[in-house]
Amino acid sequence: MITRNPSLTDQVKAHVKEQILNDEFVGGRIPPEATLAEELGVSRTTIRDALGKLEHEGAIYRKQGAGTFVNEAGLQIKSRLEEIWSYQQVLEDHGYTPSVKVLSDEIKPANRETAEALGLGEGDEVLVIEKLFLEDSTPVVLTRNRIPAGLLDSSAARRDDLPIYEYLDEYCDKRLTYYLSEIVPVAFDADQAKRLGVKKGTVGLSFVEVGYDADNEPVVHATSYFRDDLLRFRMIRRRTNQ
Amino acid sequence: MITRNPSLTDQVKAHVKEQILNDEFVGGRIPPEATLAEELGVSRTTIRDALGKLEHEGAIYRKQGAGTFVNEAGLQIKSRLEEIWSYQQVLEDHGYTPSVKVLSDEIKPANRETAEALGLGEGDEVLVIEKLFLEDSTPVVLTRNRIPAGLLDSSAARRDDLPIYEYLDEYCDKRLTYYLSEIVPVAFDADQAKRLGVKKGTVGLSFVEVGYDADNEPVVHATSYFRDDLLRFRMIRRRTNQ
DNA sequence: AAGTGGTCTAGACCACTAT
DNA sequence: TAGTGGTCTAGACCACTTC
Repeated sequence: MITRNPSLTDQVKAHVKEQILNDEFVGGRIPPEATLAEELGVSRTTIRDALGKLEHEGAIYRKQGAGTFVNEAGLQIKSRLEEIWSYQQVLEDHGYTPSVKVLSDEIKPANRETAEALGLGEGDEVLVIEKLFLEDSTPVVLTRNRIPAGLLDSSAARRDDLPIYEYLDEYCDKRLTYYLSEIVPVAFDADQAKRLGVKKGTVGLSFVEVGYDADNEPVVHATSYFRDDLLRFRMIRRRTNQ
Repeated sequence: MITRNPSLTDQVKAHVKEQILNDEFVGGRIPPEATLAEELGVSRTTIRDALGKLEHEGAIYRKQGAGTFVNEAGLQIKSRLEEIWSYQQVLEDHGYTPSVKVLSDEIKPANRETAEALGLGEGDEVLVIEKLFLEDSTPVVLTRNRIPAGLLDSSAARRDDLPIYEYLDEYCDKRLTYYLSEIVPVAFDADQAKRLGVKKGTVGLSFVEVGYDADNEPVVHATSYFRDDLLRFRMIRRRTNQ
């Protein structure tokens, strides 16, 4: 029954998470770590790692000396900004029926901003993929991803509608591990407004970000625009030690 | 020399962080965990916890089987969105000379939104503090904090210019542990624009958030407005399992 | 094959909360 | 004072990268 991969920690995490969602902890109180360890036949370290992840994602909170509890407020958050990867998934989480439309897909010389972001020379070729994410027929997210052309393998046909991390995995053999993101408020220009189906000058949010692979090399320069009336982002901001 | 509090882990973290900033690791390569453990006379677990924190804040990255390395890109981020607590500190980190101006400070009945956020009845009293943060004489951040009046102690004079988490600590005996935040792009209205010294309709960013204490009780409803031309927020978005 | 980070164990003691 | 989470140790073995 107990196997590795997923790790014991992740199995424990999933197990506890499920019990939380099923409201199985009376009074929102989660059993002591020692009890969980004994019940599940794993060490307390494994329990602590699992609870630590759940705490980090806002599902529980812990209070030294008192116990571990379900975090009702934290559970409400559908998509946390720090861990969003597929806009299709985000839209699904918001109860939408998402679809993707590839607007364009061409190899072009990098502009200065992209070249700098990806550590290329200005004019080096990049693949630019523009996509629109819709719920039913309403556009919600507009994205532009730029990938160094040199990373592409020799596949004949590429599915441009894949989430960008899957695309990088599939056709570049690169695993996207994190983004450095900048959050920028914008008033949509005529072109963006038209694509997103709103009036020119409408206020929205955008991310400007660089994605890195396991070797910490930049592999994608991404810009995304969101319709604020249809998609709101939330996050947990925690205190650090000073 | 070695003492508790700060914890061993935090001491190790600070030690390694300092060496990173002093560029003491040739080729950006950080010694193996076992080596660090022996050198510093602590267990490998302690080393791993410290490196885990540094990895989380983007100072280093690790690659299984290969090693641990300095993350040059991650080190560039001055203020990470997930861990911002004092706007004065943020402005200092950006090289500004910050100051605070308390615009107003009065006890009023809560409006519907605040009452809901703080779990109060509509009309229950809250202390509303409005502040403006400036660099030199240029306004950058406008904030409005609402605290349930019932939490206030009987202090005669309160320093309204304190960071809100210090205020809560000092006058409410509550420790703010985290915020649930919503990121909202806005076009400033006439009043906001005037206070921030920009034209009406200028686009900016705002946070709408609820702060919770150690018992997971809401203690503050905060709204903040930022001048995007003077302050940009960055964050690290990491892949989660799945 | 050697070296590195990743997972897991069993156990000790500390710090804090509740009663 | 009993019970809980927080820190730390010493050690084992696994998964992966590099040579």
